[in-house]
Amino acid sequence: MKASKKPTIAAESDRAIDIYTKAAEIFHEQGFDATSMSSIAAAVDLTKAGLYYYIESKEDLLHAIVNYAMEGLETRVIEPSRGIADPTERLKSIIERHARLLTEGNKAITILTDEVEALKPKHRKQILDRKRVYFDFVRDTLDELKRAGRLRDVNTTAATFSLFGSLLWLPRWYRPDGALTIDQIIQAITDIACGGLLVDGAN
Amino acid sequence: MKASKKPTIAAESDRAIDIYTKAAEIFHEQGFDATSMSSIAAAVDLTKAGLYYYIESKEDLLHAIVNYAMEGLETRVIEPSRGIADPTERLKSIIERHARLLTEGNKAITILTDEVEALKPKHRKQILDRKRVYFDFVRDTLDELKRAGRLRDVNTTAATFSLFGSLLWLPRWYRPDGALTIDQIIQAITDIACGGLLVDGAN
DNA sequence: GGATTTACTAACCGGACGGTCGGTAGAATT
DNA sequence: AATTCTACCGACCGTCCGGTTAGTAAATCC
Repeated sequence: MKASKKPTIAAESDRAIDIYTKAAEIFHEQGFDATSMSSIAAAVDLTKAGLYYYIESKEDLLHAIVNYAMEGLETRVIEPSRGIADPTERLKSIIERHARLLTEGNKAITILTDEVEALKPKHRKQILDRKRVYFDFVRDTLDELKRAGRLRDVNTTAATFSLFGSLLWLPRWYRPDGALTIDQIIQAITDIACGGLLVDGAN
Repeated sequence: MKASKKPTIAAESDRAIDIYTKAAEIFHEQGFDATSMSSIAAAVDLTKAGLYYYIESKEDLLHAIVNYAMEGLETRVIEPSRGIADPTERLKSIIERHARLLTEGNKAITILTDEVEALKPKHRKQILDRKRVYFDFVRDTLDELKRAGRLRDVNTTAATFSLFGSLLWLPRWYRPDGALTIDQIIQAITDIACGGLLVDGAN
């Protein structure tokens, strides 16, 4: 006896998760629009009709993937960092956790940044709202540092976007078999961000 | 008597440039794959057949746009910055010029980062090679700072990618009518980058 | 052991897509 | 005045796409 009859987004069958994972990979490689449903079906050893047994539509599949990715962001980056009292440590935790999530191989997270415009307006708004919560969380951390006199004289909105840029660019250039380890990269991004944001001797 | 019979990429007719500009806007809004040739044709008051009088294929159109964008990057960011002797000033020039190019309204430059994978392998390689020259130019500047003892102990490859991330993320969030002016943003990105990269008192 | 449900497939559909073709009005050339 | 060239258009083509339908073998339930 497994989960309920009406599967919420978290309680899907193994096969469905398999499909999401594979679809995320292909969307990541080829882009959402350039990917055909038949090719996804073939990648999970189904016919297109068989694939449609599990999903409602192509957009529905994308939505499921993006929701899954958003949940990963929330449980693996936001929630563990929220409890950290010291804002500098909190910031470092966000950077490290987000960087690891972006590079560990699950492609769903990259679709979260690259293919959201392909969602229908209602779904897109849902995701954008949740992203906004994350953005505010990071900016609030910078604001907290500012109030404590530990931040350089820099606009926190621009600084937050700048940091996101550094992080979200990561999956586009990081190669697991490359010269740089993920720990080295996290070190570099953290050093640059903290060095550029914090007043000297505050960290 | 205008240019030659075989128009090089720089010597196109006014109408062709009009088409490239409009197409770049639509590609930017909807993505390359999601954009139909008929919709581009309609946007420039042509039928699809009329549009094909000017271009060879959809990919050819993308290639022309991306080439045009690459030329802008070279003439407006790389070349003016190359002559600057002091590496810190050179770095600041790169950041400011690139940021302005990315936000001044010409959408071709954003297609240069978002739609290169839609090019055919040969064309894609051409563009990637030219991007590589830019990357090396920036990293060489950081290496020069390092040799002069003016750079913190940070990996210059990771630092260059991190900077590119901050810059290339800009067009995704910058709003010309928003609260932050482009000068404020350039200030912030420059401050963070320099503060995070340079040893104190070196700039 | 019959009925129902699960997990599919082969075949198909309407439509949109990139691209082409034959033609043509009008300007420029000879 | 006849010819050629430029800048298009209407109609069309084959292909592929997202999605559907009718059916079915095997497992599950009663």
